[in-house]
Amino acid sequence: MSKTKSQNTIKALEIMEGNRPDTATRILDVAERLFVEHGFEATSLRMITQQAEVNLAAVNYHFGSKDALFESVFLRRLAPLLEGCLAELDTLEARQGDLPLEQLVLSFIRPCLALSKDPSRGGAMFVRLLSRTLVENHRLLRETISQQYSVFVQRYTSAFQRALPHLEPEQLAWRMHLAFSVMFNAFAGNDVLKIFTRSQIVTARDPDMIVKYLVPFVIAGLVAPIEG
Amino acid sequence: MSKTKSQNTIKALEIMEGNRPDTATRILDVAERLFVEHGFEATSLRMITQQAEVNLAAVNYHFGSKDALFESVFLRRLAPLLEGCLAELDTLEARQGDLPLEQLVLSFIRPCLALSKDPSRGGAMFVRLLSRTLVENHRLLRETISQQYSVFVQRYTSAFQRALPHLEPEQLAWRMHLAFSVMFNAFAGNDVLKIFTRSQIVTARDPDMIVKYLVPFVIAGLVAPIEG
DNA sequence: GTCTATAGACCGATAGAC
DNA sequence: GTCTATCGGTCTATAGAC
Repeated sequence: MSKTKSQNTIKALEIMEGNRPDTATRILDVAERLFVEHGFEATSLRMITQQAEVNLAAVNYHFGSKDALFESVFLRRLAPLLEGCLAELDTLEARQGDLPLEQLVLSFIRPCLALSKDPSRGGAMFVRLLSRTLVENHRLLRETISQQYSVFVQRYTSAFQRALPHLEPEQLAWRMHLAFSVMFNAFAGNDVLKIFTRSQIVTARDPDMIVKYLVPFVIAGLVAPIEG
Repeated sequence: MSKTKSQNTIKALEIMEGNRPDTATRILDVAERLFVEHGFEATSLRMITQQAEVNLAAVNYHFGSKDALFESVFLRRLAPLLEGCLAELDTLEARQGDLPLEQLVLSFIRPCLALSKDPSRGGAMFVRLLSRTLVENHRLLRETISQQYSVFVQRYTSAFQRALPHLEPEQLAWRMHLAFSVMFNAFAGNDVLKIFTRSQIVTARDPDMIVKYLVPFVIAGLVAPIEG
C-alpha cells in the first residue's frame, strides 16, 4: 500500500514538473553544464547534486566515482557526434567518390552545427566541454578516447589527402591541425580578442553566423599557396 | 653577529645553487608552470611552495592571496608582450605608413615567437597559461585585463581596417577573431586532432615550424574571397 | 622575512538505515 | 534507489614565535 502511494506521489511530481528525467539523466545534464562553467576540479559533487536536486550519494550509486561520471558526461555526446561525421562521409563518398574540399569540410561542420543548434543535446555545451577537457589535459582524453576514436582522424586524413593531393604529408598534417583548430574554437566560442574588447559582433555565438564566416576562412587556409 | 652569519650562509647557498632567485621570483616561476599544467583551481599553494622550496606562508606574505599571486604571474608576461607588439606596430608604421597585411600579421607573430623561444621568460608557457585562463573564464580576464589592454585591440583593428579596406566591419571582426584564434592556439600548442592520433608531426611545437605553416594559412584566410 | 601550528571550511567516498 | 551521517583527507588563510 505504502509503495503504491509512494509511486503515485512520484508520478504526481513528474507531471507537476513536466516529466522530470530520471536521477542519472538529471545528474548528467547538470554535471555537463557545471564542468563547462567551472572545470572538472572546481566542480564538486555537492554542487552537482544540489542543482540536480538529488542526493549527494546518488552520484556514487549511479556512476561509481566523479571520474566515471565525467567519462559518462563526455562520451554521451562525443560518440554520436563522431558517428554523425563518419556517416556524412560515407553518404557523400558513396554518392560521388572522392570529395571536393568544401564538401569534406562541411561533412565535419554540419554535424557540429546540428549539435550546436539542438538544445535537447545540450547545444554548444559539448564543444565547450571538449575545449576545456583538451586544455585541462584530462586523463580520459589521453587514455580512453584516443584509442577508441583514432579511426575518425584516419578517415579524415585519408579524405583530405585525396582532396589536396599536391600537399606533402607534413604540409597536410599542419593544415589539418590549423583547420580543425579554428573550426573547433569557433564552435566553442573561444575568442582571444574578447578579453580585451567589448565588441558584441563576434560574441553572439549564433551557429549559422559562425559557419557563414568560418567556412570561407578555413577553405582559403587549406588551399593557400605553398611558400617557396 | 648571528645576522651576518645568516647572510653569509644564504650567500653560500646562492653560489652553490647558481644565483638562486629571491623567494617571490621562485614562487612566480613555479606557479606559472603549475597553473599551466594543472589549472588555477587544481594548483594548491602547497604544491607551489614545496616545488619552489619556500615556506607555505610565503605566498600570502609576498602576494597576499592565491588570486593576487595569479594576477602577478599573469601580468608579468602579458604587459611586456603586448607592449612589444605595439612597439613593432609603431616602428613599422613610422617607416612605411599603412602596413601590408603580411607585415601586420608578423608584427603580432614576431613578439610571440620571440617569447616562445626565450626560456628566461618561460618560453611558450605564457601562451599556454593565457589559453587555460581564457577557457577557464577567470575573473581576472573579465575584470582587470579587459580594461587595461583594450588599446591593443583598438590599434590592431584600426590597422587591419586599413590593410583590408574592402571588408565590412562585421566581416573584418570575424576574420580577425578567426585569425587570432588560430595564431593563438597554434602557439599554445592546442591540437584537437592529437586527442585521436599519435602523430608526431605537429606535436613538435618548434616555434619556427609553427610560423612557417601558420603565416600562409592565416593570410589566406584573411584575404579569402567574400561569399556571394 | 621565515617559520610552525592551526583554524575553519570543503572535498570525495562510503557505511548502513529505510 | 534514496537518504543521513560521517570518515579521513585536502584546502586557503592567518596568528604569533623567532
